[in-house]
Amino acid sequence: MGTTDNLRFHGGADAYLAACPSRQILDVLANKWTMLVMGALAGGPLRFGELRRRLEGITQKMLTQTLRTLERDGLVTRTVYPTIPPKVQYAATGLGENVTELMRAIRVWSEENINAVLDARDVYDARAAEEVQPVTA
Amino acid sequence: MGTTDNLRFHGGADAYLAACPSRQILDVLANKWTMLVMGALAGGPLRFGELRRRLEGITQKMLTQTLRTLERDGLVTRTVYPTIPPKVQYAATGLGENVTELMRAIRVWSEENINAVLDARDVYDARAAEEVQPVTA
DNA sequence: CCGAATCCTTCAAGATACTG
DNA sequence: CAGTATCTTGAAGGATTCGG
Repeated sequence: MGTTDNLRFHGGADAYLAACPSRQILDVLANKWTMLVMGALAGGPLRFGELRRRLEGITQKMLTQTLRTLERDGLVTRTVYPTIPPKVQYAATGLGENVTELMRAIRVWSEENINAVLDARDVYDARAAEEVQPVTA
Repeated sequence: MGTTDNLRFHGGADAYLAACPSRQILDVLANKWTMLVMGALAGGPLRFGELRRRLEGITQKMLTQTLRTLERDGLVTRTVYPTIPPKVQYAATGLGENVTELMRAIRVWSEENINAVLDARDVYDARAAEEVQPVTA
């Protein structure tokens, strides 16, 4: 501690500061695909193809890119079995499991409150349409 | 209930399905600026300029766009005081306050675990540099 | 002056095809 | 099966201009 190694924050990280590294991981975590990938891995290790099938709509490119980022940041491990055909397994690390729980809460909230959100949109859109052609004003 | 109004899910929402509307809000919530905006509003209503100063690095355009989306989805209210100069206040709704707590947990995790993530990156990057020019292999 | 709309540039997401 | 490469599209970011 107190050495001159890389920029590290010891208790003073603040994601509201643009230069604080914590904003970088926040940007990694606050991402649709990250949330879904980590949520899928919460049930245990999965192969690339299994992940791709579970995350409906994701492309190979985005899945590869997301997994690489998560691996680099220490949230996921990547294990290659040099068989033919190749088998690559992804698993959450201890660090990853912690934050996965927090992300699961947001996903569940989305699923439980989607109707309230859709209702709010209807109200907003109806109000916006009104303003274009006022009924009485 | 049980009517033929718009597509609504009654207990069966699943963000892993591309067509499920819950993925749409997940995409709104799983966003760096959304997390920071909602977190800032957790302390009470704020004006546009106050938000802009707190969220270091955000542009007026992105802040406006983020706030519009959150307003439309019922997470934030927008109140205009037609004074000169204009005063526009934003506040979290009840719906928004619920999910703000969940997002705060992720922001705090980012701030508390940033060093572990930075360390993981160093290891990953060093390993990647090795593979380009193997020392012994 | 504050909030927002309108360009324009840059970069990442998405889609497709190909390789080990 | 897992991953890379290429191309197209769209959103993020930045600067400027507009309106109350």
